[in-house]
Amino acid sequence: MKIYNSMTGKKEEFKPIDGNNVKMYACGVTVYDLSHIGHARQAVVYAMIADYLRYRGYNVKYVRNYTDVDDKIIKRANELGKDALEFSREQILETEKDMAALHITDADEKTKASEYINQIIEFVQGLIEKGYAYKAENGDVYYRVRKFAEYGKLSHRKVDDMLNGVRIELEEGKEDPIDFALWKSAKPGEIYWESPWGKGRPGWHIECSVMALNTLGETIDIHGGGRDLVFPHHENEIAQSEALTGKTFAKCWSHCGLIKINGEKMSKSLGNSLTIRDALKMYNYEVIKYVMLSKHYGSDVDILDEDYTLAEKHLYYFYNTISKMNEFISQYEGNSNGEKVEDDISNTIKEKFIEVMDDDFNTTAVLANLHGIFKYVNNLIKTANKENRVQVANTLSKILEEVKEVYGVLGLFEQNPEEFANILREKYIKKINLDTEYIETEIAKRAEAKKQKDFETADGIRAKLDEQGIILNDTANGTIWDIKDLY
RNA sequence: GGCGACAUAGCCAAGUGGUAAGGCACGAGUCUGCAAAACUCUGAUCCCCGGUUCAAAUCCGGGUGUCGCCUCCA
Repeated sequence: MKIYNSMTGKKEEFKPIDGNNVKMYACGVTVYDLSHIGHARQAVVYAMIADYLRYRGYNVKYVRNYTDVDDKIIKRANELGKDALEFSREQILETEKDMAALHITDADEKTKASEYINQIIEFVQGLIEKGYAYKAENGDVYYRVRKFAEYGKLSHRKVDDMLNGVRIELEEGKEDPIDFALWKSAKPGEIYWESPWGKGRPGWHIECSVMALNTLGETIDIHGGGRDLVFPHHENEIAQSEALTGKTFAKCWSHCGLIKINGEKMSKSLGNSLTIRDALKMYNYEVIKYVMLSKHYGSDVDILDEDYTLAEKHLYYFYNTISKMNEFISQYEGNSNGEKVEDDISNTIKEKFIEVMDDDFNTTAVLANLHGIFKYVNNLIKTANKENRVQVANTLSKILEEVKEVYGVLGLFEQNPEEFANILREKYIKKINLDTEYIETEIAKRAEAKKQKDFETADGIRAKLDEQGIILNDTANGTIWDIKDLY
């Protein structure tokens, strides 16, 4: 299995440090507001990676943190007249609700910075003892960046280059503008903990170093996060952790690309962030996940509205085909262990899945394979005859079993196919503003006209419905209708 | 100013040394009273120039363009 490592810029063969055990840490959310779909993508990606590693037989421990102490949280809580920790706890619950609604596999451990204050203090003290940190007069504690010779190795920058940027200014008490805060002294009205340096709270970067160390140990296999965290957050984590332990902090640095919406970078200031909650009002959770998995996790993506509607169409087709399979299987009592048609594809589904997933989790290619599978299925159903239909039913049964096993790893096809189709139909019927009674009345009229061989009238009704967004399908069992936009 | 990434058919998008997955849109066909659904068929010398190689979209150099980070950010 190969995984892309941001540190080296290459795909590398993955081999856990400790036999079969994989230690994975992914930076979670700073909870000062509802989570948006960028957070969702990152959560989907690392859950997918953990799930896939487990599918491949690894024993995975996946840790994800919540930053629940932070400037923005304090600010927002103060505005609301709430206690900072009470506020962040509420926000965590909201985020958990949203992630659960997306059916994202939970991390094995979800840590909160506020519950690691003692360990943070110890860690910072350790850095001070080793000369990697110092206390400023105002009670802040800073990391002495130039002392850590490898600083910049993840983001591939040199300390002096960074200072060329005009924005870093020498703050009071810092020895060097590049130094960053490990501990921030409390200002009046701010939440604080007692420490050897006075009342204060942890800086952001130190939290992750400490939580990773305390939950997973000195060296972890995979450290993930959004691409925007490469610098300074992850760079600083490395500096802190490796300075203290003298060990490699993470063997593989994995970064998830960022999301733009309809061409615009999502940002609070532009007011265009799409919360998970709002996205779920518009789209079924599986549609959202499908969109995210249809692009490679490492790429920045610009998600357009069409991407969601296209995902709806694809899933509608897949689920409808699954319905057809179920129907055929039950009609001819298919058994996945029974005799199958010759050279069927059921044996290669898993193989192909693993082949592309092993190559840096290529979910894009995996989803593309679905089209080939379902086309094959539709062909089988179409060409089934009296002689082979039992074998076809067995084959379909086997294919369905394989598809569910393998794509279930990505969290797909867990819904009831008819229910899923109904959800979409109801959504779209509202969109085109028609009711089913009207449609059925028109179909009845058309059936009558057809009976009289009055094809002109019948076709007229069909054309009108088509214009309104309804397509008709004359089957042996009568006319059924569907929504044009779903195809 | 510094660092980095990306550039594949009308559009979206995999592939990172051996003559280009998949999807959307378009067109043709099978089926059908005609349609629809389903299925079948149809499209690219991979931004430009130069180099390495038996062989490059894929590696190296240069150019052009787009974007990200350097400030809180998944």
